Amino acid sequence: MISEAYPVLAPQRREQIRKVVKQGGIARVEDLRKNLKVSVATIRRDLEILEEEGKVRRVHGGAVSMESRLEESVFDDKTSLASKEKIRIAEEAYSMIGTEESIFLDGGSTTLFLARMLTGRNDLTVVTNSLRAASELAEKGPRVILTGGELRRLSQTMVGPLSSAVLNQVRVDKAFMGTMGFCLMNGLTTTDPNEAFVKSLVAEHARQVILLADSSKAEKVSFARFSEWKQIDLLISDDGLTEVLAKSLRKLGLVVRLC
Amino acid sequence: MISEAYPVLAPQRREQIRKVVKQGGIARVEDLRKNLKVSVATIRRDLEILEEEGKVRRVHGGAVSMESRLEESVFDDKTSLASKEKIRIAEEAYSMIGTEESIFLDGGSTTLFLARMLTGRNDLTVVTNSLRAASELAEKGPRVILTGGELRRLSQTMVGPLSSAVLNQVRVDKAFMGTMGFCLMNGLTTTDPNEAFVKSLVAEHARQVILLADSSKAEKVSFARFSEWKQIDLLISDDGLTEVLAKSLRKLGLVVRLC
DNA sequence: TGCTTTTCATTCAAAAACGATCAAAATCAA
DNA sequence: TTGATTTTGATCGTTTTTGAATGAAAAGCA
Repeated sequence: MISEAYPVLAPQRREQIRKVVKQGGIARVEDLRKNLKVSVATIRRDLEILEEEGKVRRVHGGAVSMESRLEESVFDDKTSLASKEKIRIAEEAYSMIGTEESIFLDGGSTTLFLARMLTGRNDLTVVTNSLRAASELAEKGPRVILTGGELRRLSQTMVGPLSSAVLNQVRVDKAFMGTMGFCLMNGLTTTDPNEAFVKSLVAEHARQVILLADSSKAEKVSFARFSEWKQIDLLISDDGLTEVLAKSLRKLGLVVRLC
Repeated sequence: MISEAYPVLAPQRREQIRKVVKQGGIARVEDLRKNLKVSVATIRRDLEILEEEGKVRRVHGGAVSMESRLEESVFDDKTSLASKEKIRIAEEAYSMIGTEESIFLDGGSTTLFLARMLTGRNDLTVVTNSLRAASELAEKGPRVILTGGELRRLSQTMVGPLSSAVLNQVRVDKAFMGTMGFCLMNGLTTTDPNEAFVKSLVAEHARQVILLADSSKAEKVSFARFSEWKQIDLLISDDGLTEVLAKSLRKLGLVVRLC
């Protein structure tokens, strides 16, 4: 083995520094010095270079990362409340995807988990209006087609009339949709009308529409309605969903899967 | 091992060096000397040759592989190589943006720096086909409109015919374009035809087309041509650009700014 | 506010790495 | 074999990188 304390090449070291800073969002000069076993002067010089390259911004005592942290906000989601259910729902959804299919991925955290599971599949074509889903698949995985449109910051999705231009030109086998709320009376609703517009359009261009919604969304009604129940073919939810509601939905012709 | 007694032929040795560098992404001259049992002078000469062949890039103390994993290294090299010039160019470009303007941001590292500078501007509308530029502006900043289209992983941009759907519905005041290469004879060229398609379309939908290209791009010719000089209104480059070329471009009617 | 501690930028000298050059060694062609 | 050509290793002056030292600036604290 050559694992002895090897001197490290400067570019290599700077790459390490960059990663450490990006990881924690911030890093102290003193900590970097200890980890990399070089003098503070060298660390400072490296940070100076990394700052010129736009990768970090120096602050008194260390440096903060300037690199986009979209991916990490995903990690934040992972620790959120209903994440276990969401992951199970995403796994169930994944099992329904056949080979060489084209699918649509909606915005929302559940579909984001699904997106992450697709990184190994390069037989698929994924259409999405979610910037986060696209980022998950940015490195490798399926063919990715983005809908385009105006960026809605709150959900990190592309919405509005402009999105229809691309959507009108594609058809997908399965559309995996999220929702802010669903109930028997009012159907599916979300907060933003522009977002609803896209969802509604997607439902029209999919052979099969699959709703991914954990039970916390049940009986919730939001502002903009984007779909009636008859447009939905399948609902995947968790066993927190009441039997009454599940039975009613099945009566409407839906397939309901609880996991 | 028996190989140590045998002197190794030079091309064979260089192939070994290439592999070692590729393997670790980076290698030190001293390590290579020990492993191959030749003098540092020889290693240096070999690295020089490998650099000319484009296989490695030399750095103080060793060399880094240029043929390593697709995405990351390519983009990192791009962002670090001539970053000072690129930041200056981006700053110059920023100074040209008026209030409440709509602009297009192309893919590429220089425009990425420009995107970063726009995070404080919420009076603007930014149209872009670059996923990275959009990510920079994902949290706050201007109104962002993404073109949509198929994701090209190497450049992290949305390209191809689908992009035209959105682009045809918008007009921008200024389009900030990057390029892989530019020269007097062949105009502006880039590697991917689908990417060229988008660039070309953008140029048609902009009141003013501004090319951001550091001097390392000069006299380079890539595969797919996307624009002739008469479509470009302004070139922002660095003072590495030869006076001869600048003069010739000015004769063509371009405004050339070197910084 | 004034004082202490930490962090920073600058300077300097030592060490490492570099490029250029040249002579020795190896290879090749006859 | 001999002579020409290429490759290699050693040397030397130059450049780059590094770590330590110093005073200035910033942050913490009473």
